[in-house]
Amino acid sequence: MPKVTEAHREARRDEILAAAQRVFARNGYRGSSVPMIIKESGLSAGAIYSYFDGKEVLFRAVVERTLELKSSQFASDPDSDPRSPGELMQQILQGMQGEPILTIAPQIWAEAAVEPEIRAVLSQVFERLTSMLRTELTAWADTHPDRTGADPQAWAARITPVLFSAIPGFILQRLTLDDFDEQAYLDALIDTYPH
Amino acid sequence: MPKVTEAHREARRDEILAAAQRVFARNGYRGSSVPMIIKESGLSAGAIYSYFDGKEVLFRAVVERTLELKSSQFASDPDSDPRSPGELMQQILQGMQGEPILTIAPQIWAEAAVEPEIRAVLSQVFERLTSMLRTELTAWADTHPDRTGADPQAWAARITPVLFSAIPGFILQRLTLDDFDEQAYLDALIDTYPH
DNA sequence: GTCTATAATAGGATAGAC
DNA sequence: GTCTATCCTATTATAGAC
Repeated sequence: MPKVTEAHREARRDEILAAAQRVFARNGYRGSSVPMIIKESGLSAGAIYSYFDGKEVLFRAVVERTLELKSSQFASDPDSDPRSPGELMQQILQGMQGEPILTIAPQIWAEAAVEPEIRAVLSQVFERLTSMLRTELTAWADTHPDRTGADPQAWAARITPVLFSAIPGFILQRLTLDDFDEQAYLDALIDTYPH
Repeated sequence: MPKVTEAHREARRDEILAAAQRVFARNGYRGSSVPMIIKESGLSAGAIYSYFDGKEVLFRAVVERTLELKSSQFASDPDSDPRSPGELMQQILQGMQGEPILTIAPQIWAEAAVEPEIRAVLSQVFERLTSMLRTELTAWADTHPDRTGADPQAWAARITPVLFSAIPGFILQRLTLDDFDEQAYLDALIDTYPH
C-alpha cells in the first residue's frame, strides 16, 4: 500500500470531518443534512459516502474528533506545579471562547440522551476528564492540607463531580444568556473552591 | 363560545402535549416524528394538525410546558426559613429522579443552540431560575454574614451562576455515567458551599 | 372535530460513468 | 477516487369524507 495514497486519504478524511463540524456547529445535528456537508466540503456525494457510511457515522466521527481535540488540551504537564481548582477551570474554560464546541457540545449531549453509541463516547470522555481533574486536585490538595482536610484523595473525589459541572454550566449560560459575564463566572469559581 | 367546548379543547391540547413529551423523551427531538406522536396520542393526523402546526410548534409547546412545570416547583415559600445553597440544590435536584426532564433537557439545550425561538424560551427560564436562586441566597446570606461576608447581595450575585451550573452538571452526569452517585453529589454540593 | 387516504418533498443512499 | 444522476424511503402536511 503506497504511503502517499494513505496520507492523502487521511487528509481528505479530515477535510470532510472539518466541513461536517462546521455544518453541525451552524445547524445542529438535526438541522444538518448530508447534502449540506457535501456542499460545504466541495466534494460530491459519492466521495463523501466512500469515506463515511452516512450522517450518523459522520456525526460520531465529528464527536470523537471534537472531544479528543478538546480533552487533549487539558492534559497535565507533569513538570509544572499542581493547579488549584480555579486555575484548572480557568484553563479549561478559556479554551472555549467562541469555539464551535459551544454549539456542538449540546448536540452531543442531546444525542447521548437517546443513542447508546454516542453516550458511550461521551461517557468515556467524561471519565477521562473527571479522572484527570481528580488526579490534579489530589496533587494540589496534597500540598494544601490546611485548605482541603486530612485526606486529599477523598477530598478530590468528592469535589470533582461538582467542579466538573462548571463546564456544562459555563457552556449553557454562555450560549443562552446575552449578558453572561465570563470573567465574573471564573472569578466566582476561584472564590467558591479552596485557593 | 360554549364553555364545555373550550375546556374540552384545552384538555385535548394537553393530552396531545403529554403524548408528545413522552415521545420526545424516548427518542429525542431529532428521533421523533409526527406519526409517532399521532400513534402515542391515539388520535389521528388531522386531529393533531388541527391543534398544532407541526413538529416544531409541538416541540416548542412541550418545551414551554416542561420548563414551566419544573420551574414552578421551585418557587420559594415566603413563610419558611431561607434555604442554604445545599438545601436549595437538594430540593431542585431531587425533583429529577428518573423524570422525562433528564432526556428532554438536553434536547432543549441542543435546539436552543441553533433555534433563536427555543433559545429565547430557555433564556427566560434560566433568568427566572437564577433570579429565584439569587433572591433565596441573598436572604440566607443575610442571616449568615459570618459565612458569606459583609455584602449578602454581592455574594449571592457572584455565587448564583456557579451554583446554577450544578443543575446541568447533575443532569449530564446522571445521564451519562452508569455509576454516578447522586447522593455523593448532593453531599459534595453542601460541602462546597457555605452551610 | 376527527378520521383515512394521499399528495408533496426532502433527505439518505447507491449505481454506473469517467 | 471522484463525479453525476437517480432511486427509494421516511416524513411532513393536507384534502375531503364522516
